Amino acid sequence: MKIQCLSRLADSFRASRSLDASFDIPWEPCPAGMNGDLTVNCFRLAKALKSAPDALAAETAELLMKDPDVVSAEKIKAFVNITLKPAALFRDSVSDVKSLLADVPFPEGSRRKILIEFSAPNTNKPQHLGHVRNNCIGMTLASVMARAGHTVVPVNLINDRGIHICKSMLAYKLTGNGVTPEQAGIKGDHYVGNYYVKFNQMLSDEVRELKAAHPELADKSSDDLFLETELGRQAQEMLRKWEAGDPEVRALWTTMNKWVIDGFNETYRRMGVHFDKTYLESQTYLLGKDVIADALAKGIFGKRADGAVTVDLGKLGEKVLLRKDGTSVYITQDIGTTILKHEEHHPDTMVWVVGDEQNLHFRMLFTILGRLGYAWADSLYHLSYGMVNLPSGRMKSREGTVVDADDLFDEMHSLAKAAAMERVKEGEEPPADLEARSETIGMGALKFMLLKFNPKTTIMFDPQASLKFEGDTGPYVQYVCARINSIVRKCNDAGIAFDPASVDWSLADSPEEKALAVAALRYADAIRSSADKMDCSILVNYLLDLAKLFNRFYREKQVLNAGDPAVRTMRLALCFAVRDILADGLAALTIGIPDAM
RNA sequence: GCUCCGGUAGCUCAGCUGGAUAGAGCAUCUGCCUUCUAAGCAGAGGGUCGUGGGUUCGAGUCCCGCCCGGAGCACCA
Repeated sequence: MKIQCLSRLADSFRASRSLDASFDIPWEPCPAGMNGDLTVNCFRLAKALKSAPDALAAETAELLMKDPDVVSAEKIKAFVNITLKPAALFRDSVSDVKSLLADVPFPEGSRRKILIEFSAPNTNKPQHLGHVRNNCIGMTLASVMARAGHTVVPVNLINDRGIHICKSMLAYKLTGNGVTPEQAGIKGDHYVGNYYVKFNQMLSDEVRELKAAHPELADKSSDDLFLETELGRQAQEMLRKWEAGDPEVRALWTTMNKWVIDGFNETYRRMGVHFDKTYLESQTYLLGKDVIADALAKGIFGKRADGAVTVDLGKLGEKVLLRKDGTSVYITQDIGTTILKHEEHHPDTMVWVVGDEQNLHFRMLFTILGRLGYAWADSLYHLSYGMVNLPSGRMKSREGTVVDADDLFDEMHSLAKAAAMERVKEGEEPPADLEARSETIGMGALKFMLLKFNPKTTIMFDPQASLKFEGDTGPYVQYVCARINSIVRKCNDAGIAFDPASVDWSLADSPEEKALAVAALRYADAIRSSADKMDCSILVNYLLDLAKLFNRFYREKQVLNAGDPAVRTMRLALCFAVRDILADGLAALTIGIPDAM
């Protein structure tokens, strides 16, 4: 949507200074306490026009004053505060929400095909709060980018092989007695995770015995002594057999991985996570070796004296790409998988949602792909996000302080349910949709809380403080929608007809009403900026802003009880517009809306 | 030691490519439910923006030094 008076202003500047067609007037909402609807910051404008800010502000104010849409244009220093006629402001904003929402995506020329990888769990334990943040950032970014007009391909890469997988397999083989998760009544990923914990317990027991028998090993760590233990050797042997395709090991692996992945799928379903494609490391871990061998032959990489293939990455250091025995390392797999993903999808860019502890890894990966001659290496992006800490510090699985994803979802659900029950009055029945409503609110609160922060910040999760439904939260925004839904219900019950064609926006002259129209104008930018900067907290904060402005309006102005039917119609239209924008934004964040709260 | 990220109100965090009096939520205190849902609204207190310099009309924002915290610096993933 264009603000017509600013378009005319831009035309005028274009004509007087022969600027090209892309020139636009940057505007911002007029700050609280100032008199006006919009503000043009002429310090900023001055840079684009290479003029003196003060004179430019005077010129801007003068031009705007003559505009038919403008009530007043007040110059203060180099700022011009503009007050618009309500009819003009609303005409340019929410009078046509459908087209306001339709105009959200980027123009066709700047739409891209984006492959985004996130989640990437290991199949040896259930997901925890860290994964929840990753999933939220990944799926929401995918969704917001799609809303911004891009073609998005969300993919997962499940780490389903390796020594850590063998650990839970071995513990199960030794102590599981063939019991299935179903028989045990435990969700598959938790069930397998229990055996991973069990393995570590058994291993530390064995290490303790080993140290007792050999005091000279006292200062060695559990990892150092891994292959000195019977369990460690057996796990190693199991990995060797897995790689050799041993039928018995493969059968157990297939069975246990299915348990875990079934469990993950339940967790994903509850979060609303969806992937277009799931890669399995067991099918991709050998990729990359050929590429390295080719590059070695071409002299792009070198061979060290001991036979390992390495590359010197300058400031980033030297990196081994193939061990001296010819086996691949982590980055080798990633090189191969990245090339595979590119060949399969031909995206314009690829994004990895991975924790900031892997910053160096990705810098190396991208540099190596560039050395290999892939022109698209420049388009790769590591969306690095910060860890989630607890008040007690880092989550540590060894100390049992990890916050389990499924438990957390249950807790959010029951907190939301308790909050809903609190507002059921004596003698009243609880709402029929109590469970569904609690889920929508609980999960909404959780996602919103995790998305409120800029991805790269390390965040603190304090269950006492974080699991709230008041203040800057998802339910705050949901509540506005519920309030509007309630007005709509009452409107229908009372048989009040609403004709969108007969809205008279000139009646919307209060600051509360106009502020909503101004905020609505910023929606497209909130979506686009979130997509561009790959930071959904921009959208989250925008929705909070809009919701806040609505609550202020709601307190000050009556809708159904407005005396004048014309005013009522206008305010109803405004409510619908706000709800449509909030619903669109929450949907982009993969957050649902309850009918009532 | 080297590299990267962070240090803004008691706490958790916003502050766009430098711009009008540094913002929000929580917590504390004060008002507001016989008017469309109080998961709400209004108001109060609370800040030498880690620190010392510099750049300029103007610095929380840019540059340099220092202090503090985190992560990384594997032939682990």
